[in-house]
Amino acid sequence: MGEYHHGDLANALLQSARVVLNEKGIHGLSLRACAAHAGVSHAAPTHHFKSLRGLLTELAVIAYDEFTAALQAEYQYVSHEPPKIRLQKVSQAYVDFSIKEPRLFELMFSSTPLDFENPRLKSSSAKAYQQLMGIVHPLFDEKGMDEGKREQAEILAWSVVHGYASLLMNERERSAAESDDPSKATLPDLDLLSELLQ
Amino acid sequence: MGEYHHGDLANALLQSARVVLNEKGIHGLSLRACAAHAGVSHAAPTHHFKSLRGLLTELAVIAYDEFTAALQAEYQYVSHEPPKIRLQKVSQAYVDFSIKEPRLFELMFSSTPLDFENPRLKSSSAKAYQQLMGIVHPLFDEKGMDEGKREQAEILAWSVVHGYASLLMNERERSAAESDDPSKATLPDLDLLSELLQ
DNA sequence: CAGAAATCTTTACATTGTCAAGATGACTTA
DNA sequence: TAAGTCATCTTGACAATGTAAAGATTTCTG
Repeated sequence: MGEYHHGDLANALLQSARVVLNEKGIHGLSLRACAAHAGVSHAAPTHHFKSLRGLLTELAVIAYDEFTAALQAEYQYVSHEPPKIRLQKVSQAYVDFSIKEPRLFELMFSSTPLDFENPRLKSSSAKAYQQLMGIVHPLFDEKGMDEGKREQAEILAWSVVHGYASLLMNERERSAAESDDPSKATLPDLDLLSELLQ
Repeated sequence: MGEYHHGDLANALLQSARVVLNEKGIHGLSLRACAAHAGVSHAAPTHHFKSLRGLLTELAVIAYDEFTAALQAEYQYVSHEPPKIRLQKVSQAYVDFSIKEPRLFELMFSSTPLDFENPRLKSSSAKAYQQLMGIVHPLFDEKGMDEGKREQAEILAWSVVHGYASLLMNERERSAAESDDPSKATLPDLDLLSELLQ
């Protein structure tokens, strides 16, 4: 049956991997399942990604890139809005991504064994991080905060959003498509936090 | 060699599981490794937990209980302090737990395949959640906030803490015990967030 | 005390990651 | 262009693992 030289098997396998990922979840994703879905022999993936971890790592690169792109799109879309609205809307885009692509979100942030030495993964995840910081950074202009505290505040800001998205995902996994409270899909107004702290 | 009737093999296996978990991580934890560590045959665990998922689920119950206990201890320790200090310190205990027991923390919040129908897991995780809400709830007394927004605010409050702990764990996994910035072990002052929002 | 139940072992099998060797197609170079 | 080299994919094999079934051993029960 040897259909040798597929053409671009690496990408085809990544596409298949994404399908399998969405169907069976991270723990149901196997090299052999990807190979079968792509219509190649079970050992074919090894030659393009060296291991299952290698495949997951490349998938994570895609995840980070799409994540970054989604937030960038929203950021530019709301560029004319006042700073706080901007933060709220980009934060919502963050949550939206975790809902629209829950498996990719897991892949990025859940403790999956990835090859963090992979230069592509390093680059893509670093870009995502830089972008997040770049988005909140302007919010602290004209507040006379020293650099150390400013960075801490920026991290805290994204901690809220990331924590909310993560906890929301946890809840969804537990209820397993039972009563899926759609009201939680919208991130609460972040101003509520300032009320908490007087 | 038949050492039949160990006495309390279920608990012994859970202890072994915990050791293996800390040594090899979640993805290195296998039924057979636990059995070997406990000195029983490789199929013994199946009779006490039905599957690997069953074992992980029981481990998660332990994790939630210890997590709840740790926060409860801190909460009582700082019961005389003003509300904001209380929140900050219990939040720090939250982060501390994620640092002291990273594998258990993963087990609870990372997307591990657990049996969420298990009544013990339901109970233990629900208790943890109730406790968290019970801790922040008093902070909103005398603020005349309607119940809906109040609950949203409470969720946001723990989102910060959980998000910070999660992102910190991610960072640690990536750097893999390289330069482990200990300054990040302390949760920044939450007041920084109110500065962010004017 | 005998039968039943619980506990653990042994055996067996399917799935999976991964390696090695071979087959096939494409590219290079003289 | 033709031979040789290399990349690509297949086939076959093996070890590790989860899990089920059947047997051995101990404890419990009536």
